[in-house]
Amino acid sequence: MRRTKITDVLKSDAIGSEIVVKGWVRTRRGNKQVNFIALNDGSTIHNLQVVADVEVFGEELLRRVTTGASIAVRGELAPSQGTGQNVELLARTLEVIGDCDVNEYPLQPKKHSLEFLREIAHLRFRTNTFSAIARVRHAMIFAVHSFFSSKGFVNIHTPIITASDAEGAGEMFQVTTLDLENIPRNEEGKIDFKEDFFGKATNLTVSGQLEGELAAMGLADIYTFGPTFRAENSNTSRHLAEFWMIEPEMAFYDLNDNMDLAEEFLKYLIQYALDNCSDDLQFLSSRLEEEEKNKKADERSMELIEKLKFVLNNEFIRLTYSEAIEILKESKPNKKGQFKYQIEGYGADLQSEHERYLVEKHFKKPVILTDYPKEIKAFYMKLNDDNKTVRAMDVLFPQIGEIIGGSQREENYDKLVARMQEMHIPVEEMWWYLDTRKFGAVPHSGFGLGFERLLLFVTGMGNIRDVIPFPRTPKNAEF
RNA sequence: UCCUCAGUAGCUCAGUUGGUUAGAGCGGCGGACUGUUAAUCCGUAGGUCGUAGGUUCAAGUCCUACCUGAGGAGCCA
Repeated sequence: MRRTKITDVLKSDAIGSEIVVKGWVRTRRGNKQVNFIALNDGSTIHNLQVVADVEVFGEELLRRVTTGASIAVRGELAPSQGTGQNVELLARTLEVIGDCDVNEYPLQPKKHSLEFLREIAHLRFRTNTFSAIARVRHAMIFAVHSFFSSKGFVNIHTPIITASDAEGAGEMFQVTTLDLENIPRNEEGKIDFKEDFFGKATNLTVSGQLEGELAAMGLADIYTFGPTFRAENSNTSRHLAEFWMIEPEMAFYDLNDNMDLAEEFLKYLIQYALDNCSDDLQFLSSRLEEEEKNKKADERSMELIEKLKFVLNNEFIRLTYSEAIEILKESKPNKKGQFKYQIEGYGADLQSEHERYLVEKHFKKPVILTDYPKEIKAFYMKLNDDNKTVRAMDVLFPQIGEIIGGSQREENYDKLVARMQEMHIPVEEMWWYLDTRKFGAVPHSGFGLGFERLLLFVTGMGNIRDVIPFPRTPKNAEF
């Protein structure tokens, strides 16, 4: 008999029918007559209550039904006599598939700290919190493709190994097959990358954008969704060395079109989560409330589902960098000297505290900041007519900060080359990128969404290491 | 990388101005209980106090270095 998934069992009204379920034991309790086994198979946050008659199965077998053990149960679906669930499974046969020694098994039927679970990331899929996050993560992956596909965007796999380090998006991981114990040198005594696998120095990608732009200059609307690597020594709850990024790139889009798409995209994803992950979101919401119950009322975050709906139902605030500077300059914390970095006027780089003030205190909703000074942004962003600012946009979310960074791209060949020279980008190496500005150049725009940052927001989790199964951070590549 | 805080039982923590034999809750194990819901009740085992030095008659407690983790900053998505 084929196993039925617990999510289907719990939705089933086939009372009296015989089914087989398989899964992992969460807890077992009971007395001399009857045992109750909470069984979970990962298909839902909810457990199935299996009722086992002690006389039928014997204490010896039931003793092996420990927390963490895997079992198969054939039985009859019945209305529950208890109050915690509608249906339960009256066991006819029970088989222990894999025993689990409770003295060694680290997961106990109790609350564990997220820090502890991170140390046993290979087992944390078996917890409510991480199975819920994994299911939401899957739903969001699916929704990303669904959104773009429905709009006629073409998904492009950009290379993971690249030879260009001109992106300037951060420190890169080197990729090499050279013998590190015996590195070949050229006449000048420098490392001879001609001997390396690709015949030149290569790295893991920090962004698929440049290749994405090439694809957009023929397919018009494309998106990438792939792993991204940054070798920055960042130790924060918002950074990973290996993360997943979504980068759409659209021909004939200006910055306003770009902002419209970004806002529509984020709202689509949030709506998809609400529509398809309600059980898991409900669980994550309660978990968050439990975690924050000792905090003062004004330090607690908004209830998770309420927060998601709030973002859906409100327009994102759009304002320019210069407007933001004016607001910040006149703000109370700035006048009272409460900012660590005082805002004097145009030119200042916005610190986290300033972004947080705008999003969390002043507007109390997502904010899209545009038109930053060119000095603090990347070379490829389109220069405004003022010659001072570029058509950049950062989408700022409460708690997370920058969730999206994007821009309209500079499509004018001469202006782009001038910017590259100013910023010491090797122009010759980038001939292929510049070619798109020589042959039928069009205005175009795009952005990058940090997938794990999106998940932080949707799940309400506080640490990015908890929304990816196996986080890669400085000094940590376990599992 | 910088700043701050933390590391004591399987887990979460308490441990006073340095002073005898380091405690609790949960979890485990044994027992009780005719349907439980993180069951409940009774009993029980379990510790090189992160590591290495140092100060002292005496260090879980004070000092130094290192390791690990968390929060914040920078970098960014």
